[in-house]
This record gives sequence, structure tokens and C-alpha cells, in this order.
Amino acid sequence: MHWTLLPTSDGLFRAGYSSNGLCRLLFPGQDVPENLSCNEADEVDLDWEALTADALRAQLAGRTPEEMPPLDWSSGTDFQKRVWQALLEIPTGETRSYGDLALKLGVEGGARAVGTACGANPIPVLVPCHRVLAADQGLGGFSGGLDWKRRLLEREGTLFK
DNA sequence: ATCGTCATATGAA
DNA sequence: TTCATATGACGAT
Repeated sequence: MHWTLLPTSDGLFRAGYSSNGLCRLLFPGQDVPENLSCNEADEVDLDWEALTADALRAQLAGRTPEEMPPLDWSSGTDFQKRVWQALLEIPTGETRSYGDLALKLGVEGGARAVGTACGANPIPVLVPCHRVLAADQGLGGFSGGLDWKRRLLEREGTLFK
């Protein structure tokens, strides 16, 4: 795992890369987790850092990123990967409920499982888990704290409770 | 309006 | 195997 710092107007984010791509994104103030299930990346000589920084700043401003760096979420289970993939397909400014996603994945009634998978999302903000609300438009939870979820949604012009 | 229960995936104890 | 999660639908108080 190779860590780099990403300065933004919202503070210093931290990105962790494996040799396959971005596998962790940490909010300002969060510490690097000990248990890094991603393999070692000695060099990140590509322009992944630039791509990540641009995409991150776009998201923070409520805009759709033009290009994403390669993402490495190989550490997830099949189910989690399907959920995360589905998250990427939610357009900026729109939301889905946990139940909607479960249905879309063919797991009717699996809303709670989807919530758990969202919580396990290693790359928040770029993989927009903040666009998932409860069925009554309430905010569920958020790995980086609900303040961030609110802030991100507000900047996208989204309505929520 | 609140409460219990069941269903789902996953990891921890 | 039981319990707790970033849920939700349903039926009973």
C-alpha cells in the first residue's frame, strides 16, 4: 500500500494505492488503518494521483468527475463489489434508497445488507455511497460521519431530511 | 405513532 | 451459532 496526500479546499485527504489502483480514501483527520488488505505498491508512477485529486475535487464541488483513476476493490466480497459498482452508476444530484439498490441487485429485502456493504466502501466520496438514503429520505449513516454526507448532498443540490 | 419480527450479507465473538 | 449493522415492509397495539 502506497499512501499519498491530497490537498483540497476541505482539508487533507489521504489515498492508498495497490499496484492495481486506488484502494482506500481517507477523510481529513482519519488515521491510516493497520489492516491493509491491499497488496504492496512500490511505485505509483502513473498519473493516478492527478486523476484522483481531480475526481475528488470535482465530487467535493458537487460535479461529476470527468475521469476516475483505476479502482482496486479486490478486497471486497462479490456482493460488496456489486453494490459498489451500482453506486458508481448513480448520477450526480440523484439518490437511491438502500432498498432500491437491493432490488436492482436482485436481492429483494436485502436493504440492510446493502447498508452494510455501503459502510464497508473503502473509497467514499469517489464511490458515492453518500447518494444512498433511507426509503423515507432520511440519512442513514456514513463512514466519515454524517456531517460529510450532508455536506456532499447539499453541494449536489440534493434534497433530504 | 411506535413496536416487534422477518429477510438479507458479513464479520466478530 | 448468535449478535449487530448506514433498512424496510407489514401487522398489531
